[in-house]
Amino acid sequence: MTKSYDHKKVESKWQREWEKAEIYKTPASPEASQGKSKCYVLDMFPYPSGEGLHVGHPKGYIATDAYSRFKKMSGFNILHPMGWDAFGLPAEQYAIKNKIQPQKAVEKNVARFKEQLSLLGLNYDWEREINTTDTKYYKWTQWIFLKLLEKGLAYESYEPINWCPGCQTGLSNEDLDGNNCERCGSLVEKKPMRQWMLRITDYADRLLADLDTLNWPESIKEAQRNWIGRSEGSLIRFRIKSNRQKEKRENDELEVFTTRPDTLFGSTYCVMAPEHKLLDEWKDLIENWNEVETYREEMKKKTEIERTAEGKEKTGVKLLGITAKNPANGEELPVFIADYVLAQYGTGAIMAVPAHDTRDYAFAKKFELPIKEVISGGDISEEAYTGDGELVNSGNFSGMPVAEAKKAVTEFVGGKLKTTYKLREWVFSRQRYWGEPIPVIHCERCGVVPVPEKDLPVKLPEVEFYEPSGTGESPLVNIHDWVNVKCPVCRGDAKRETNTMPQWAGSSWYYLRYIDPRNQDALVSKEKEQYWSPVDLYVGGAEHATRHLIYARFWHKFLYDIGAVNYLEPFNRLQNVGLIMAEDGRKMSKRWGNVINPDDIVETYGADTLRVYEMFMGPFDQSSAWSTESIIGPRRFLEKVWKLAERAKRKKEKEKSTTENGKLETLYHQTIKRVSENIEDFKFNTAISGMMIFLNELEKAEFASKEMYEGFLKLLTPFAPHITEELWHELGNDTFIYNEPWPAFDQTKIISDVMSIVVQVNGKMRAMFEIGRGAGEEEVKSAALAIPEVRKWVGENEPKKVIYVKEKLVSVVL
RNA sequence: GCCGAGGUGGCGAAAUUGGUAGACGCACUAGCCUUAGGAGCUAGCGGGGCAACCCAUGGAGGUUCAAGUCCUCUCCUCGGCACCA
Repeated sequence: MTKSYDHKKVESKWQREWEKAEIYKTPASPEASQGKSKCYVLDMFPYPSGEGLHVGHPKGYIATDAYSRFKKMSGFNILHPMGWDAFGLPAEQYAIKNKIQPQKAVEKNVARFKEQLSLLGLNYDWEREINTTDTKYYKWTQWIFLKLLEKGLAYESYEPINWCPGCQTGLSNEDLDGNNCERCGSLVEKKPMRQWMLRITDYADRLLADLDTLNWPESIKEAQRNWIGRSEGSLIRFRIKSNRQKEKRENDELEVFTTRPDTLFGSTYCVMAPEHKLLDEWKDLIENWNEVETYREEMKKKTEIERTAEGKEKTGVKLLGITAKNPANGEELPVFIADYVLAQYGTGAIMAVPAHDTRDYAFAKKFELPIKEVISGGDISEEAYTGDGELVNSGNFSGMPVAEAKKAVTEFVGGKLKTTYKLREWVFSRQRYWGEPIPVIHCERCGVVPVPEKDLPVKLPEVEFYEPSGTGESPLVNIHDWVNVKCPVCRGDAKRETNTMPQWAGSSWYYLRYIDPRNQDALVSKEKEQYWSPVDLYVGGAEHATRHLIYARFWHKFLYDIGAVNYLEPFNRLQNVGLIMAEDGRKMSKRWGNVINPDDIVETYGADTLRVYEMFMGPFDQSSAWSTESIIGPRRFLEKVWKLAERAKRKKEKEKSTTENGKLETLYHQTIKRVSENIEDFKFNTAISGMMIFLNELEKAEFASKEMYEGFLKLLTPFAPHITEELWHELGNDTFIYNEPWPAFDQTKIISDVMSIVVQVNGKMRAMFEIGRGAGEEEVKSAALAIPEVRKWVGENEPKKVIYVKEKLVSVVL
């Protein structure tokens, strides 16, 4: 083998061979699994954009490829599929811009993506490819919706929702970035309109609690906890007293939510959100109704952003003519409306405790309301004290610690303990063309009628114009022969629902479809689900923390509840992939002209080099900047691998018996251990550096046992499958290296027979020496003290103390 | 404001979890080789110092024979949530 490393030849050759031999085919069914354990490795499937891949995209795919190759060789049955998340606005906008049908655009982009991915030699089983826009796929997305509807978890609502004027559609809370549309950046408006909603909040407690069972990055779990926003508090009722109509309105009450019932004695006023429903009922009781109305109108006009900016000067209006009676001490408190209280959270009303809440404090200062200390420990003349302490000025409760008082005070006033969440219901309809039709029919007589299961899928009609209607309705309203149907119940005239599902629908269950991709009789067959579920390893971007990853968990739990799946959580382990930035440190984007195309890198350096480089760049979950300059390192590494194959082939026998050989063998076994553990832990950068160290030693050693070299090729093959396959065959093997067992390390050989002992004098490293492994403590200590370097520091003095750390170090204290 | 992840050479980063700080790689310097460029090979490469040595993991203290790692305080960067009672 005198030829030099020609990556193009090697890579295209083996990609052809692998395809021919179908080595990446998933074992067909559980019966074929031969009792082996399974490992389901999943990438977050991409949205096939028109721009193609840049070098950042494949990073996660390379990692799952390497990981699944490692698991396969370690004896697992692997499921490692790929597909396309192709519904949604970007595809639609691309289609509008390029004047082609969305379905055509998707086909074209998918073909391009696949072509680019295939250059990398990934071990996907393409027979299981799925596409969310495929009618055979979205039939089941619609089926899940019908189940949600059946169980009362999908419902119509007319509440004001977030409307993006740019995208011309309603959005869910999760689709917002602050008060802007996450996609286009437009400031969203509140718009009352008919919407389909999903009751995700019914699952809030389970979504929160089960996070603890997951092997996910702490940051993602924490982001979900924040998003769900659980807080425990109490509901407390304040009796309303009015100057007018005393007799008639005795039962008026204001219920507030508070997490600090212990501070009830310090409440000096109450505040209601301007949108609070009771206000209209109290119209007759409120003496300054005009003023109140004016304030409410003003608030309606303001955007969310203006209203919720923190640190904003507090505004509000006192309701004249009514008071609220503090149930703890009978004090009559003024009631305000103010926009710092949010209608959607809690009960939309609060008891204000200015002494112990910073917002109430600011409001009380401005409106010159009394500030009454009821928790000791702060200085309320300066600022609100929100910390822990003991109750004061609280009747019989004075002296009680805060934690205990929460429950006691609540009970005392007949309140209820209550848990609230920040999570809001999922706004599930979009007024756009390119999404799954919501499978519902509106009948004048029967109301909302679900499309019968047997009529699924409700196919998206082909249309000429799919631009948004501009009226807030989906463009589908104009497709009369699609919209007008007979009611499945009464056979009368009826209309189809024209809203479509959000982009997130298809991706909320796709991991199940890969298990049983062509099943037309069920979402997924029981036995297959039993074998392959749940996903063992899921890899993707952290940007999905509070969108896709919450929705998918919600749907999965629902599917569990209706008996469709066997596991409580869909993704056992999650790994975040860190972004690859451009060389200029910005995000890679056409806009900045800093995009690196993987095709070019593969052409110049080869797929294996690209793969090794991306895994070597740094910690996997960390973002780092691309550097074409640095890619030469991995390329040199592979060339060295290539070069040394020749030697391994030539020298069939071990040139034996030197201690050098023993050292190399020790390193070899250490390397197997290290690489195996590092791949399992997703520490690919150190796995590769470990292989580089071994290769450097192998080169220096001037001999190489074929066995050791072949073992090394196996360690490398998850990262560089083409070159290792070539060399594996070059050495006379005729199997695929992918089907070979992963090398095992020998624990006894990991430990070399000499120990390297470090000697410290007064905490500073002064010398190092080697001594046989058998040496005992005293032997090592005296050997250490005999070293001239050490004696120089110790001198004539008798050491105060000599510490021996087994097999590691001697520390001499003077 | 609350929560989370971080801060180590010119650069990307390692550090067996308290035990040689900077492995591995890039860049750089010198030499060899080459008609030359490139590639390759050899050596060097945190700072100071001729050297012996000294200093150095954002900063300040502390615990310890020994601290990048543990504790207290503090500064900065990135990410999530945020008038959520």
